[in-house]
Amino acid sequence: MTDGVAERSRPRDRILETAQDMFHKHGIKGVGVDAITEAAGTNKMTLYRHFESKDELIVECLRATAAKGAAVWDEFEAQHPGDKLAQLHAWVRKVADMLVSDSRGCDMANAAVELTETDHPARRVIKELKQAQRDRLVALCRDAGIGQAELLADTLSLLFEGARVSVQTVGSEGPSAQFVRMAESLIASFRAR
Amino acid sequence: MTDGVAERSRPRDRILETAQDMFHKHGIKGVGVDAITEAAGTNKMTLYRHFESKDELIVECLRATAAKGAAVWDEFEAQHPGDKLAQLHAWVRKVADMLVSDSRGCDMANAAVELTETDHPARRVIKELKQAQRDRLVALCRDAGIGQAELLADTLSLLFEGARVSVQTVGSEGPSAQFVRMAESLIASFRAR
DNA sequence: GCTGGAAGTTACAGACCGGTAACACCCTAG
DNA sequence: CTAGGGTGTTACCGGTCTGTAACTTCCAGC
Repeated sequence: MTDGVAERSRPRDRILETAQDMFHKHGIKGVGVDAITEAAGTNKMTLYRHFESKDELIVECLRATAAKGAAVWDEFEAQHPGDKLAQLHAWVRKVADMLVSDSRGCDMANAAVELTETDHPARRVIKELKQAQRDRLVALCRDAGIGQAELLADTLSLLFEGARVSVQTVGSEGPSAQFVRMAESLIASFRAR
Repeated sequence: MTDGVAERSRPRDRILETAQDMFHKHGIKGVGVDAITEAAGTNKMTLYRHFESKDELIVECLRATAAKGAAVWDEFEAQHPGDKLAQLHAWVRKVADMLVSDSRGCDMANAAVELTETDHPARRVIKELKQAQRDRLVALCRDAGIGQAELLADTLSLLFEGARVSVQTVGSEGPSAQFVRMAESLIASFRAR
């Protein structure tokens, strides 16, 4: 039971937490609802009383994961109140940490890879959440006083996304090891314009 | 039978071709061997006479796909013999084309996302092929006379990888739409150093 | 103590999965 | 013409998947 997350809380919360963890580690199609409920210390019927299908559980997991990600942005604001440039650098450092501490990439991107049906309910949620993520980065760049904020944000987004994928294919010693250097010199060159 | 690739050739070749196509479109775990053989106009027994398991078929598909990718590099050399810088620009254009014409990303990266077991036979193949891809880009940058060839190649690699993922999450109108601009200005700035 | 709702249990349906056995066929090389 | 290898066909194995039915147990609020 390597995936046990069975502290005593309400079954729905345990299921959601456990499912996030297991989907992240083993992939969505690599985990069955039985395995989730067992690791969550409950059973299948209880899962289906709280979620109408596995697909809905997937969507709920993605929303929960995105909410955790959004909370990190609030930490940046708390750590560097008003200093948007410092927050941008904090973001770079945070990403670099993730690249070495987690080899399984972004849950939303991974879900997009696994759920190939164009009308899957998770697809629109993924798109929404990724656009919100991008918008937040654009706003941060703009508020940091950078001219071409959209272009910088898009470039950083692609580097970020690429690094998380690269970790999965060649490990954290590959191209992603240079992420900080790339991002910092990019930010510097945009600021110089 | 949307995936029919049933021109008359030897069963093994049809299976390999069909499997590549279906894995690409629907994901590895989203396609069963029955569906592959049916689309290839043959049957399961024949598949298992040529491939000892689905895992081996997956590995063989990845190798075949990588071989097709390598052939593209040879086209660059043929189109711009000796002119490595022109070949680098051709690579950028080729990537941009893929970003709009194909919304399913890189087969190797996708496979790495789907096959989470660390000892899966495909994992080492993916790593090998991705490293070879990166080495080729490094060599191209170096031969184009660029100083920090490794850093440029790694940066372009991450942008490329990120763009292919981004297409899957938010579509080709997202950050990946700026890929050419990003890559070209990167190359220009590295050349200026 | 009683009651009502949430949670657990067992069993099952129906589909699909990867993989195999046994046998019939066809087509080409000799 | 014949022998044999590659191929096709059918049926099957054991396992897993999502999802449901029917029933029991537990526990908090009154």
